[in-house]
Amino acid sequence: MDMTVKSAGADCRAVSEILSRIGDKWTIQVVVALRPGPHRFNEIKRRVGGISQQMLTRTLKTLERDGMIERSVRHTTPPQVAYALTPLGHSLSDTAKHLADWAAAHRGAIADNRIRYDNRKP
Amino acid sequence: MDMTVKSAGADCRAVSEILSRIGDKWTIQVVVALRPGPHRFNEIKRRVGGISQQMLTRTLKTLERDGMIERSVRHTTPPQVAYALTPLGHSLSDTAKHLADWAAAHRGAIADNRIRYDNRKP
DNA sequence: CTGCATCCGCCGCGATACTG
DNA sequence: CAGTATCGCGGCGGATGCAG
Repeated sequence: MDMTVKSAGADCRAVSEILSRIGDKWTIQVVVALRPGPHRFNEIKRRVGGISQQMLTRTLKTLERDGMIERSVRHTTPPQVAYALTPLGHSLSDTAKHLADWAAAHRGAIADNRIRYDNRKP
Repeated sequence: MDMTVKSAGADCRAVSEILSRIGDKWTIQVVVALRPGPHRFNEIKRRVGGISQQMLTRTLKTLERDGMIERSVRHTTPPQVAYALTPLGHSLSDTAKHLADWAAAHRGAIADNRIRYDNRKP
């Protein structure tokens, strides 16, 4: 089927809606970090380099709210909290994988284009 | 091959790098708007609802710099400028299509999760 | 260890007015 | 019609301190 015209508007809105959710600085990185399996708070913090505690807390909470990850608490002292991807979260990480593959494949070309453009218009 | 562990870090960086480029408010919407074929400035502005001239100008310029779109000028009065996706731009729009499909497929589930979460923690 | 509250700088984005 | 220049705001995200 040809989606080039008819659904362009709908696609447009859907993509922009999703990008506004997952397009922030950390969401995708946290999801990717959780792909191998469940992790605890500071493990995630280590796997995702450069994120602050607060941003990790916010990101995890938003992901939990959207049903992307599941939070499980062990009431020990000190308490242990583990986070795991839900099926929905895994499907997102698969989609992210497509993005990653595209990025890896074309990153070099983009960099080259940029250099040529800047050299042409100084 | 199994990418779940080994390339998690590399994927992470690649995705975040790309998201910082295309994850803004308008880039993807402009690319999607150009899928059917070349369009002129104000045509794009109409197809992408709610974008200001300045943001459209900026977005187009960045996309051109990255080699995603091509700008062709007809020196008439008034001048006519058309924008078209390059092969690289089309490949991006295909990737965006995956995102759009994922969004359409799971948007309802996410909305439901969110409502349930908010009802549990008032 | 895990998580929340507060303060604050930066910049993405919109509105507006002005050129060719 | 197709841009450019300037201003201002809102919110993301970083640093720090406090709590359970």
